[in-house]
Amino acid sequence: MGTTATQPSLWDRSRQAVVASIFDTAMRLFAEQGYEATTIAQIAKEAGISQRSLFRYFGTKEDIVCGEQEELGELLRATVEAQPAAATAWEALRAGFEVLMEAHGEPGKLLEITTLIFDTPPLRARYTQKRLRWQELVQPAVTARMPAGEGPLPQVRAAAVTATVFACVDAATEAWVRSGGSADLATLYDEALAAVRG
Amino acid sequence: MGTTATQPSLWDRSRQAVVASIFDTAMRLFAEQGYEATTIAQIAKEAGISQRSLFRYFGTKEDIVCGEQEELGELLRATVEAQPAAATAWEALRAGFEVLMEAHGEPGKLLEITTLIFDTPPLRARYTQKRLRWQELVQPAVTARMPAGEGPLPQVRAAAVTATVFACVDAATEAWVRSGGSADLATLYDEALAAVRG
DNA sequence: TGCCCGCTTGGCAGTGACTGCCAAGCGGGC
DNA sequence: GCCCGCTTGGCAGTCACTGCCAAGCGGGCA
Repeated sequence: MGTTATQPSLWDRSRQAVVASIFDTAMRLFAEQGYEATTIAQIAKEAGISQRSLFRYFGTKEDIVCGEQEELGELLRATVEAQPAAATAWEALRAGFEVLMEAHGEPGKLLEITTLIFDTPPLRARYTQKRLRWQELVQPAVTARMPAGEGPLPQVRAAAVTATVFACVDAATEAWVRSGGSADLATLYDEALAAVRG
Repeated sequence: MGTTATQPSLWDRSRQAVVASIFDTAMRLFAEQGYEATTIAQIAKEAGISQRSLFRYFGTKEDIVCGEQEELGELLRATVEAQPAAATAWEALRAGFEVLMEAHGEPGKLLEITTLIFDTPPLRARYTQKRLRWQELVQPAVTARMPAGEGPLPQVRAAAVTATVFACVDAATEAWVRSGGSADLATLYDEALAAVRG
């Protein structure tokens, strides 16, 4: 639970193996038949596990795809808060996203997941919902970096800046997915933010 | 279907009456017991209609709350496109939202709906999903108002501007809801956008 | 007036995601 | 070899949602 990286116990690793096995099976089936057409029963059977246990690893069908966002949120928060005090809110958030982009394993797999999410409305809705959680997580750090406001408005200002950065990340990610992964995400993000703040 | 306002036929109005009756029943029950604890069966029974018919009026439980967004999207698109050519993308979008704010009936009812949406994660996810549809609708009009770009990037720039405006509307709306409706939405929006573009 | 046609409605049975409950297995400590 | 805790699997149930079909209702037309 804490920030200290408790090294993975044997138990953790076997759990991770099961999770990975379910995930791979599911992604294969999603690619073959589409997300909606694939049932939990089928994933469970092909992964050699009971339906009941599958739900113990992934609370929902959507979480099989969007699940790892949970941990990443904590990494984002920590990174943003660790930025030097001189950094503006914009710079701190950008640094956070740079770390996130490097935190993913193979970029190929990330592209596959992201494409699936952006092409499947319910998945995208879930994804957005989780990103909203991220916004709440970084909000304090962003508020602390805002120029001191006058009224009860600094809250709104901080929320607006945070939401804008996420919106630009979203726009950049969408363009990245539509380019089939050939474009550079960081460049797209900078372009997006420039269009907004220019 | 067209833009011409075909005046409501008798049939339309009886349909509207049923819709309103279901909606009112549902909102009352949601307020009394919460959204998740209220079942479709209960809403149908109290509204004096069969479950099957309820689903013919509202495709999903979420749409009972988020349903009217569908038509409003068209209004938004038309308004943005109708802005003078000299208006910037920012101004055109702002004008669109001003019209939307006036399009709602009683502000009290709007506050009730919006509060429910913002307090209920699945509803907010659905709401965001529909707003994404709005973004797609206005995208062409926004692209047309962007300063001519160099590469394949004007798409990203337009998407970023659009997404940012929606993000600011969201931040403003959230603050408005949290204030219990006492704050002024337009003022909050201007404050939010100023924080971003300042 | 009586019939017919189209549309709306309601019931029914089914699917698919998800949950609670309980019994069986399995591993490690003693 | 035994016991204890945790994980697993199966079962039955709930809830949102869908397709199908049969019944009702209203309006047009002879």
